[in-house]
Amino acid sequence: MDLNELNEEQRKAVLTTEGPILVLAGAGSGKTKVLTTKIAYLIEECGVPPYNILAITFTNKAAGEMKDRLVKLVGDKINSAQISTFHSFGVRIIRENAPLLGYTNNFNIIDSDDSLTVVKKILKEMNLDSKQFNPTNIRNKISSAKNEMISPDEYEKYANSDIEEIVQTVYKKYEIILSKSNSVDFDDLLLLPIKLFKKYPDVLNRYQEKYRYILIDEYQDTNEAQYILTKMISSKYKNICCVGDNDQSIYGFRGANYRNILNFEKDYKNATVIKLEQNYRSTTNILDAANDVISHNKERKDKNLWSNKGKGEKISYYKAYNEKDEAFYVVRKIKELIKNCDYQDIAVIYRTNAQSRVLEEAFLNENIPYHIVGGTGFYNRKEIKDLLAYLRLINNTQDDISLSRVINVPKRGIGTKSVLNLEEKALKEEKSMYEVIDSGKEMAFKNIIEELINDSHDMTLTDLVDDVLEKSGIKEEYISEKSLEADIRLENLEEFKSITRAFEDREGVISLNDFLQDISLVTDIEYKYDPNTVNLMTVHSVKGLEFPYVFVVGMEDGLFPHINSIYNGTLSELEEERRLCYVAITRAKEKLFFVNARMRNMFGSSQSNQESRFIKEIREELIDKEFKDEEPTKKVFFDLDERPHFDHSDEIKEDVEYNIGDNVYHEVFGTGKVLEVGKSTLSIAFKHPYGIKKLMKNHKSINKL
DNA sequence: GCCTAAGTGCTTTTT
DNA sequence: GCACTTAGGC
Repeated sequence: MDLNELNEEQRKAVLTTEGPILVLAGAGSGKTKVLTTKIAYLIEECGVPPYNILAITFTNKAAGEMKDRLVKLVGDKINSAQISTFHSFGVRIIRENAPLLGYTNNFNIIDSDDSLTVVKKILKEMNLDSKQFNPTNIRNKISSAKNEMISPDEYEKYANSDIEEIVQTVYKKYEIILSKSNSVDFDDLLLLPIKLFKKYPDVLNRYQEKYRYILIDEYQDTNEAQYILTKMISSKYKNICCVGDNDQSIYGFRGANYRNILNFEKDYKNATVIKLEQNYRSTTNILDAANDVISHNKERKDKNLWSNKGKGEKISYYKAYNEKDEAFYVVRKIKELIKNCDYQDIAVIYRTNAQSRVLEEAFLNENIPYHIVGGTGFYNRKEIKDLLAYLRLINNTQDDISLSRVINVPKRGIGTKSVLNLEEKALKEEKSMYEVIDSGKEMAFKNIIEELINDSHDMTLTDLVDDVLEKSGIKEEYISEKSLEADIRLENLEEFKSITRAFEDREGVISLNDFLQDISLVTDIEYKYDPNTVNLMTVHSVKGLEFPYVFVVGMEDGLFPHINSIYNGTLSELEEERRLCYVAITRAKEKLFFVNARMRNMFGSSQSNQESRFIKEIREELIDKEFKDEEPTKKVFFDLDERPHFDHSDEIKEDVEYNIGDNVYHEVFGTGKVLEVGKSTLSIAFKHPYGIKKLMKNHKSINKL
């Protein structure tokens, strides 16, 4: 194996195969390369069987990429190694030991939305006003408790206020509802394996023997449960390699504890610590800016990240008039950049998902192909969640949560009262809601499910989806609605079948159970976009990625850093925002753009923000201001707001009449349907990306079909 | 039980 | 500016 491409420290990290090792890897220092090379080295040079390797990444995407790279290095045998997220790994362990944990194999995994539904339901039962007791807040508290491995009973010790006592009660009920439904939530995926290992040392021993070599990526983002789980499995052979960067810890809000990385040497005796400080990604101007910002954090280990890529260009900084101007600045710059690069070389990143909308509109109107990474997408749509609930119920009739969701979808005259009755009956008889159905309209529903269960035994997954859509009446409901909204829903359901089909092509015959458990951990589908698109995403989603050109928009106090971290936050929250900024800056290889707006529409009203304090933390000579400091007068501002930023006079088609329902074709974004006709805009629904997009009317790139 | 209209409160970030 | 909740009429 050729290790000559690695620098001395990287090589040391690869060659140190035995014992605990911590790799402190600064941004862009080649940690992914180290991890993949190390795994390949273990297999090829040390003769470690792939099934003895456990590699944990932070996202499914990162796991996929690591596998792809390793297939190229060592071939298909890598498939017997366990390379996945903590959560997928947890699913695997639970599946292999479900009965020991009191679950059947077809347990259901509920997402955070479903958790919230359960919490809301409990609050309602307890006659508590959801305004006074915020359900999201309570769910988060339960989640944190679980992540810190505090059981409902133990929670009593922590319950000092009225609200916390309520949280405890809700937590108790929540756990009962879940286990009764044979369901687990995301937190359980980590908790249950720990419980299992504590209770059954022989089972733990089996996994310790199996996973003799453990590698954890993004160690700074592990929470208490992940930390314990790692420690348990590695405690026998102690061949554990953790890679991370405490300056890039950005999931504190989710219980991540970056001290795990700082305490590594205490936790693992005789640990080898390796620092990767050479950055191979960015120019020094970009790196200096990143260092300037992060050096303002008090709670950190100092490190010296350097690069030999030369100074490069300064950071461009544009202060826009408002958020539209901000978006059009980005568009303008992209049009210049694109003369010498591809769209995929460019990323636009922001603090909150809500900021993507204005950018989307600008991109659509200016024909810039884009792709929004992450965010709420396909699986969050009502029609998809309904379909999934049907499939879950077919797979596991104990699933009260799914049953409650779809027993009246489409409308069957089963209202909240009837559902409540079912719940009470089920509780009294200690059965599932499904089991206690024995008459009335509910029985008709049960018969449909019975039929579907029967069908499911000798049907492919894709055919079963069709079957569900038919027999449930969902399909008919949407067809008869004849609205464009319903058409989009139907198309999305069709799209779902292409997912199941792809699944079947890849995995062969697959059980409903396998499919559901796999899909629960996927947050969004990989659409087959033209790969040559600009990437739009949050700072959280961009972690681990790099682009030659990076725009960071919304660089304003109150947005980035986020308002909550400034006012009701603690120092540590502001420091996390700063780390976020550090992550954002260090994504750029060649050129970085900061953009912000003097005025911004938030919640419908205009608001003016100060420039982000993070910009002020960067020495001036690194920044190139592309604006004049003085405030524009109100009059100028108003005109600018209305002013078209690009001259489209040669692109406007005369005399084209658009009507609602027209099919249209857009040169860059494909086919869509007109939903709404405004004075100067059309609302068009595109299949990809699903949903409604506003475009300029009579635009050259829109063609009636 | 269902539908509509008006009202409200909200947004951080995600496996 | 939107998504979700609630009240009131059918």
